[in-house]
Parts: sequence; C-alpha cells; structure tokens
Amino acid sequence: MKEKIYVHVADDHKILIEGIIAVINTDKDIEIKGYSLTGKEVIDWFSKKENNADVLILDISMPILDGFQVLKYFKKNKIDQKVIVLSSYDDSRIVQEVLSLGCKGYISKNEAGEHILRAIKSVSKGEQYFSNDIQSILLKSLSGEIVAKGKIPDKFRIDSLTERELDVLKLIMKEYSSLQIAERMFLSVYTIETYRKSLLKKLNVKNSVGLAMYAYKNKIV
Amino acid sequence: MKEKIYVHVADDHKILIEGIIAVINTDKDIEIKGYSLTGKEVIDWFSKKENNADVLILDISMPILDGFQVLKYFKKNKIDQKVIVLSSYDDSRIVQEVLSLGCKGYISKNEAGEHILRAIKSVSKGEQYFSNDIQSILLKSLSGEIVAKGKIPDKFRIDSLTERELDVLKLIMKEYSSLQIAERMFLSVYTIETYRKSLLKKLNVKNSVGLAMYAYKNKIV
DNA sequence: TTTGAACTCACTGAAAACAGTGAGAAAACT
DNA sequence: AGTTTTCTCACTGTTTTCAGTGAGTTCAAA
Repeated sequence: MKEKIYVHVADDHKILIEGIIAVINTDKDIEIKGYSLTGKEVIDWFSKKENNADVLILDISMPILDGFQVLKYFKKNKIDQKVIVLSSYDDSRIVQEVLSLGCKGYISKNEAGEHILRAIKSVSKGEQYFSNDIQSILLKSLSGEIVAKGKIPDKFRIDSLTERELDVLKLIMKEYSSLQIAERMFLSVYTIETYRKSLLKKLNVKNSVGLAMYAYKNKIV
Repeated sequence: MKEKIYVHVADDHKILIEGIIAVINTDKDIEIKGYSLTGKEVIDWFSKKENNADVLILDISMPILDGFQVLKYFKKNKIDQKVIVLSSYDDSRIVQEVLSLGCKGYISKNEAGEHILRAIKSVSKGEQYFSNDIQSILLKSLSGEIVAKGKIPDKFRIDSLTERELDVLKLIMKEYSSLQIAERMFLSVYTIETYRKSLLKKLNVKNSVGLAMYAYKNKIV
C-alpha cells in the first residue's frame, strides 16, 4: 500500500530505546533505522548522507549534546528533519523552546506507547502532534494561541542567556554565594548581582531555587 | 525445569514499562505480574494478599509516593519483598539510601535490557545484583567497604527526611519564601526556618540551590 | 558611523535566608 | 512506662539575595 516510515530514536536510557523499538515493531508501517545514546551520535548519524530517517524521536535530556543542541544544529544547518521530542518534563517553557526550534511533535514519557505510533504517522505526513497533557500545558500557559497558530510570539520565547550569565549560573549551581563567585571570576560582587538579576528576569523565576530548576532541566549542571 | 519468576514493574513512564515488559517477554523463565505507575499503586497492589510477585522492579522517581517511600513501607511493615531499583541517577548517596532500605539490586537505566533479566534471576535467588556503573560508583565513593561488607556504616547514610520536612521542601521547590510557606501551612515562620535548617543539615548542602538539586534528583518536585 | 547588545561596576534599601541555641508538646516506638 | 523522634515555636544576629536605578566601556552589526 504505502511506503514504510523510517525512524531514528535518541535517548540516553538504553532500556527506553529497547522499549520504543518493541512498541514500534508492533506496527508494520514503521521501521527503526538506528538509534543514538547521545546528542553527538545523533548529529554524526544524520550528517552521513547514506543515513537518514523520516522521523527522529529525540529525548531532550542527553549527555554530550542535549536535544536542544541537536535541534539548534538542524536549524542552523537548515536541515528540515522531522522531529518528535520525547520528554519527561512538562514545563511549558521547555515545550515552547523546542517548538520554537522547529520540532513538530511532543510526547510526554508518561503516556503510553501507542501515542508514539500515532505521533510518528502524523509527523511523517507533515502534521503536528502533541500528546494530551502537553496540549493542556500549552493551552493553560498561553491561552491557546500557540497551538492554534503554530507559531510562538517573541514575548513568550525566553531570551537566550549570554555567556557570562551562563558562567554565573553554573557557579550558582555549585552552591557558591555571589561573593564567592565574584572572587572566582575576578569580578565585583555588584557585577555578579547584576547577572543574578538578569537571570531571574530572563528565566522568569522568583529566586535561586527557580534558577536551579531551570539549570537542572536544561542540563546546565 | 524450574518455576517461573513473577515480576511486578513500577515506573511513572508508561513507555518504559512497556519496554521492560517487552524485554522480559523474551525470557521464558520470567513473567510479568502487573505494573504500577505510582508508589501508591505499588503499595496498594502488594497489600492485597492475592497479589504478590517474587521481584519488584522499582523506579525511585515516581509521583504520589516515590520509591524511597515504598521501600520504607516494606521495611516498616516487615515485608521481605525482593526489590530491584531501576534508576537514572548515579548519585552515590541515593544508591546508599536505597541499599540501606533493604533493596537487593540496583540497575541504571543507562544499561541495556539484558541486565534486567540477569538482575531478576540473581535477586530472586536471594543474591544481590548491581550493574557495573553502580558498582564503580559505590567503590569510588566509599573505598569498597560497603560492597565488601554489604552493610552501610551509619555515617554514610543520609537521614531520611520527615514528612513535614518533605512538605516544606516541596513548597520551597515552588519558589515560595519561608513566609509564604508558613502561611500556606498555617505555621510560624520560625518553624519553617527550623525545617529549612534541618534540611540543609541532613542533606549536607549549603543553601536552597542545593536543596533544589536534591529535590530534583529525587523527583520530589 | 551609529545603534545596540554585552559586560562591567556602584549604591541603597528591603526581604529573605542562614546560623546557633533552647525548649515545650504530641506522637511513636520499645 | 519510659524513651526517642517529630513537630512546633521563639529570639538574636549575620549573611545573602532581591529590587531598582544608573552609568561607563567595548565590540559587533546595521
């Protein structure tokens, strides 16, 4: 009838990959074409011409290079790869971030395997696919306009952090105080405090706990 | 030849459960006997007499009741359930904690499915099983004495948090201040501060960033 | 060349977190 | 019944973080 859909899976948990493969093998229209355990492997795999897949199933939390960076790579190199993000985070900011990076589907790991099959089929046809709880998260946080229009207004997209801000954030994660960070970076405490403030503002969090959560979710640690 | 080994699987990611079931189905000696998506479901399941399983495969990061609390429940009620913890955390403190709670096996999610089969067989025979990277983590952090003796010295074991401490920690993770927490819990700010201090001490962290990291690693969020 | 972004520093005041200590009451455990 | 743990509150300082505002420098892009 129709052609097979080829899928590449990327996740750092091998057990999960085996599970996804098992689920996909129950469907005759879809076939696995390789898997990756790190973001770097994904990029290496797709950069070889003989390797390709219709759909990439991508975990965002991976070592070496995370899913964000993989998506950024695709965008930068204008590779029009269809990607379904598979994530255990139900943070709306993360969902928005990956959507802005051109990802076409988003599935929560909490949901059953059948959703993957449906998502693969939808996305391979050029449609979007969001699992139920992701949809409700988006709707709740953005009053529906994103899902409807398929685009993310600038005001909702988090400003990317500068290099220095990232440096400070990393040291905050080591439980250093502003004073200690200032000493380590040979800067004034005032400067560090300035970065702290812009971090709070950009990431829209209330205090350093919020920073820690963001850093952890984005594997900045 | 020999009797079948019955296994119960608990993880909040349904996809992962499906994967484990698929892996286990490749082995004729082992059979799945139910699964749970939250810690509460696990306890409910095992508290029914007709339900039992030789081995429980338990994720420590679950909603409602996490794996720690499930293990504590078994210990408290003197239920001698053989448990294999399946975790994505390679933090030695967590490994030590679950071992001290009587868990007989520990597998990292990073490893392949075949390890699960081996672990199930070992643990069902009353042996211990630790996947390679877990062993090396234990060895590195404790210079071998734990693995050798099979016991954990008190000084290495982190005191488990009390219910109230956990409540406070959860609210801290919501970026609430002590005052806000006090209002929400109908307690004095002084009390909340007391809990904060004991959290810092018990978890051996410097500030609320450290608390956030711990909470995130242990899926208390 | 100007515009803007990133980086740096400074000051003030308020809020919050952290440290140390002590102590009474209730609950749980032995 | 006695002991221990947990839960609760209090007071005093000190340190740190957060908020607001302002401003000079450098470097790259339009």
